[in-house]
Amino acid sequence: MTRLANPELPQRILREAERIVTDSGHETLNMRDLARRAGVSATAIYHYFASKEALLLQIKLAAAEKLNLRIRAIDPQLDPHESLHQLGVQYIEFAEEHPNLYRLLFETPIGGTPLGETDQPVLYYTYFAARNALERMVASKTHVLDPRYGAMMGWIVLHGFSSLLMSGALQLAEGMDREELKALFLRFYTRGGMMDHPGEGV
Amino acid sequence: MTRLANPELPQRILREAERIVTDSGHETLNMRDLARRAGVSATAIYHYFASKEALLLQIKLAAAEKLNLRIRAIDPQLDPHESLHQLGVQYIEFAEEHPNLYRLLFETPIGGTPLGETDQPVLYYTYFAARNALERMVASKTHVLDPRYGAMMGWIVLHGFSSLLMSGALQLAEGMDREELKALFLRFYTRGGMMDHPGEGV
DNA sequence: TGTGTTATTTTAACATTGTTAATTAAAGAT
DNA sequence: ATCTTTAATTAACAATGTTAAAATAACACA
Repeated sequence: MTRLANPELPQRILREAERIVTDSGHETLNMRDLARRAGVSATAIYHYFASKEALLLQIKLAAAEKLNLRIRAIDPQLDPHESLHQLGVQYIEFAEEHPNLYRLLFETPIGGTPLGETDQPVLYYTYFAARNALERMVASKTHVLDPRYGAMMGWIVLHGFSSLLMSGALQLAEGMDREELKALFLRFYTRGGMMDHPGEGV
Repeated sequence: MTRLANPELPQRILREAERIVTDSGHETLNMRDLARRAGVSATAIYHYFASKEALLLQIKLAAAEKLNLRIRAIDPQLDPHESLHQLGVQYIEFAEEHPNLYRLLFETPIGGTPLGETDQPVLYYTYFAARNALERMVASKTHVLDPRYGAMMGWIVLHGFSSLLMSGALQLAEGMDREELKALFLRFYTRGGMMDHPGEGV
């Protein structure tokens, strides 16, 4: 009943683990169940992954790539302002579609703070994309603030919204449905204002 | 070697549990260790708390009260704009001082989404306080947007910053130290602008 | 004061889970 | 065909949340 040496075993394990985490959250992942799904004994996993945490780190990195892919797919022809808008749309849609991956990415200490020193950039792609768009705006004189500042605030705002939306807090506080909230937020995000915009009632 | 019936046992358990969670995060809390600290056997805890999750929910509620207390302590004589500023300062300071409590509050599904239907308001105090300040501003014609909208965005921004700051992401992305980041953010927060504020370079 | 009742706490025990050790089976080289 | 290395398995351990059964303490009241 023993099985042949299988060069894609690690990939199959990783794929199944991703499915579990995506569907029901990293806290539900357990080695025995994962092993069963991969058609292998629990301890076999340790031949390819040092620990459960190491496995989760891989999933985290893959999740980051998944988000980055969406952001990279934004039409580079778009003018910077529109790029920024799309960035927000894609970011939020990712969080909405994969809340469990999003939580793993930005709301768990897995893999360090928030990733080992080795591979920081994957997690900051959104930030760098925003910064790039803002730099283009500065170049064309349609923006005058430090792009690093703007990009940081953009990310803060996107993350804050995604995180609170997922937690259900915003719905409960406002009694609005998800789509209303999203529309409201996106208006705020693209316009970059929280309080002092006289004459633009909502 | 048995001990006397102790009417404050549940409080002592809760207090110790709070200490553990505050110091090292909810994921490190375990019943046997907690019991040892409370000077009692592990199963005794179940006489007062239905489960570990129920215990964590209590801690979550207490943490919410702790944050709310800070916000309630803001001088009510302050003009609304200054109130809003103080709100931000207090919120962020709470998150900085008690990152583990903050995570428990807003980044875990413990106790529902994010709390059982019974006791929502405790978690939204910040939101309501912001809304109140904005309502006062509307009344005095210094603000024209829907206060619900502004309050929501204010909370989003505060949470986004707190959460990313705690995760270390902002430092890594910007290479700034914590205090610089805080100052930068607070300027953004009080002014309510992300991108389009010509003439206010940073 | 003694005794039955209830509330509190303890000790045993179980199931689940991450992980290590020891062992077996398979693949590949010579 | 045998030796070596790689891959996988079974057994087992330790930690943890929790339940069940037993013991003990507090208390009411005859």
